[in-house]
Amino acid sequence: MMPPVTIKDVARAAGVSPKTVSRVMNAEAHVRPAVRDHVLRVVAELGYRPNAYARSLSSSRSYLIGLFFDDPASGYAAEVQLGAMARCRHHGYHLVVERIDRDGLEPLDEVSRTLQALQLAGVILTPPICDWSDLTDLLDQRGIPVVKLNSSRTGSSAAVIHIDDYQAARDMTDHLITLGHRDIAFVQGIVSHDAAGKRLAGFCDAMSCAGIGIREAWVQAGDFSFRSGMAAGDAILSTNDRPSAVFAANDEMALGVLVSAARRNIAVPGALSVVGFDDAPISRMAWPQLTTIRQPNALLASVAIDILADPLYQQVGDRPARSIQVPYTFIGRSSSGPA
Amino acid sequence: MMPPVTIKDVARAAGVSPKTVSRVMNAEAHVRPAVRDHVLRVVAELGYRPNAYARSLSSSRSYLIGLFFDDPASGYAAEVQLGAMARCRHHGYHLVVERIDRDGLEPLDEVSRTLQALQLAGVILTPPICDWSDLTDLLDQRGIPVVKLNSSRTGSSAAVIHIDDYQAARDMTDHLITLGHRDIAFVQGIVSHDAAGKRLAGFCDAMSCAGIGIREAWVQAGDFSFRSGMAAGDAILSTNDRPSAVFAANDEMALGVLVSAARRNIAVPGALSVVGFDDAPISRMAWPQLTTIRQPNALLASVAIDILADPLYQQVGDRPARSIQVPYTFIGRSSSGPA
DNA sequence: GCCAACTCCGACATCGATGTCAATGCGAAG
DNA sequence: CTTCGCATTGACATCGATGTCGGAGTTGGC
Repeated sequence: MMPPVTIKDVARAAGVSPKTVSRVMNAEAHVRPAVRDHVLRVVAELGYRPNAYARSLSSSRSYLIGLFFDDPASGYAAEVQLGAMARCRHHGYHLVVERIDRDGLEPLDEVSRTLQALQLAGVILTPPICDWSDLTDLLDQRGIPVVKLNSSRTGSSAAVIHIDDYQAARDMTDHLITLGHRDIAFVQGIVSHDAAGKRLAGFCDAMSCAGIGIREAWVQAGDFSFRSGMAAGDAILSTNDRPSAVFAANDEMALGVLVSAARRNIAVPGALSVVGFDDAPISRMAWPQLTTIRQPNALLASVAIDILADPLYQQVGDRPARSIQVPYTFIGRSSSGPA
Repeated sequence: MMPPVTIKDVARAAGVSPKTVSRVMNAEAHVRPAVRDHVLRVVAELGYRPNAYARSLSSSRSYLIGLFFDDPASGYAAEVQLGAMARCRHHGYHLVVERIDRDGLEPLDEVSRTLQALQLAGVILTPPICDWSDLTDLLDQRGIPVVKLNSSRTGSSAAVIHIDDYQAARDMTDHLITLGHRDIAFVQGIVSHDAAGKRLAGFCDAMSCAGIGIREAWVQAGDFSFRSGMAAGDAILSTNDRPSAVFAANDEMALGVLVSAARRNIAVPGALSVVGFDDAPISRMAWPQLTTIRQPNALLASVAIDILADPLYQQVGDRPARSIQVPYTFIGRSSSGPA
């Protein structure tokens, strides 16, 4: 229970002024290398770490980055968190996780209060709330740097980081077509999500490019949840006139289709190929394991942190509306096979 | 981009001193009801929210609670987070999530720095790191209130919140026995975890109480991961002389067993019953859905927050070594059936 | 040899709240 | 009517850092 080491302690021990220690800690120019090294040595010796509150108070910067979710229970959220945390540590930031329940009681007020209390250095928005304009407007108005993940809609001054959902969906569809499938069903995500729309478009275009028609009954609505995937599977697989492959817009729904097939004793991939999207952890816990598209969520998140932690980016007005695309990977596993 | 409302603004607008506003905000005694009401009205009008940094700096209290994980990617972590966040909001706290990688580079140093920088009001520890004594010692030494989830090992001054893992495992085993199973295998978790040990003990005792012997080859090691569950399943199910039921110490491993069975075309629950523990989201995404024990993780977490946010609990030395048990629920689904 | 410009460093004010303590006012007790 | 005690309030210092600014020492160009 020793009292924490303050900047004064370091200054005294090093024989310099607190301000100089501050300069060293912030890697400012105009400090002689000899002094810098000496101070750094003392800092290490004493295990000094600047108090984030004092720092924030005086500099009106913040060392906290907000990670806002709608549904923190998905595997997606966990991946994003992991990537963000690792990178935060690297930059000396910390992650504050908040759930934004759009249907809750005055969610914007809650956000507003959080912002005022914490003065976050930046905020990472994940789907679906990254496309909620009331929220992004609020953030903009407060001048808080924002990075949106998995959405390519720029709109506000936020940066966006995403994969090429359209092309990835085309690749996946082509994979099925190459395997000989022509009767392919698609389970949509929430189409108002930017990524979901692109995945659907990719599927449609791949089909038309191959000269294959799309049966309307085989394009089922879904909301990215397991349940909706199962419902879609039930709708698609209930008649004898069924497709030979199903492409679900994410892995959880693909799992739902898998279960729906299992109930009907439809062998996968023998009688039906099922593919997903995301490479969520559960895609490997299914039987058979899912063919899917690996979306490097942790990477997306760490890039987001890099952007937010960049002092240049924190300057008001000075925010180029960046749009960053990171590569995806096709992961072939055993849930897809020849038609 | 308006400048934030400060306590001075409120004071000026209400015609009182900042200190009085502070008193109102902190619900201190000795403020006339009329003044209190008036100030509160002004606060609401201006949408004032005290700056957490300034508050923390001057009071050397903190409005941040740390949530420390080893593996934030599990469904378990997500549930805990959700419960903790909801309750934090209620108390006006915020959650800082940190990953503690025990095998990383100087993890304790990292924690140390975080503590010094953020002066957390309290920390929630989840398995497995809640049983890492180097970490709890560090926290103790710093005088930071700690609550451990899902561990009943008190040891330090931390409070512990958990379900009765032992009894729950007995219940589950009895469920299988009642169904007529006598050849029951068990897949262990990491036995050094408190809960894992209790679950094993519960299984063993239920078996002996029923007068059933335990075959050593049918008690397989595992580490709570899907892979280890699959490996255990392979070991247990590879011969013809196999059990009629498998009880895995968590749902992920149960899923592994399920996949192992599916590969061998062993029908579940027809030829083999498989049960899990935790009621993780994935337990419903399997086919068949898992019979399991519901562990109310979100509830555990919110109780933890209640404890940490309690001003009384934050006083040094004044920490009764509380141990709180919350109820669990047996969830019968379709993965278990008569022998 | 002089002045400008620049480097390096510290004194001091400041961020927005709370802790301390003293001043005020009021009612009750003597 | 005085006095004591308590409820109520505000002035001021303080938390631990950084922003501002100015001073001392160095360099360099003419």
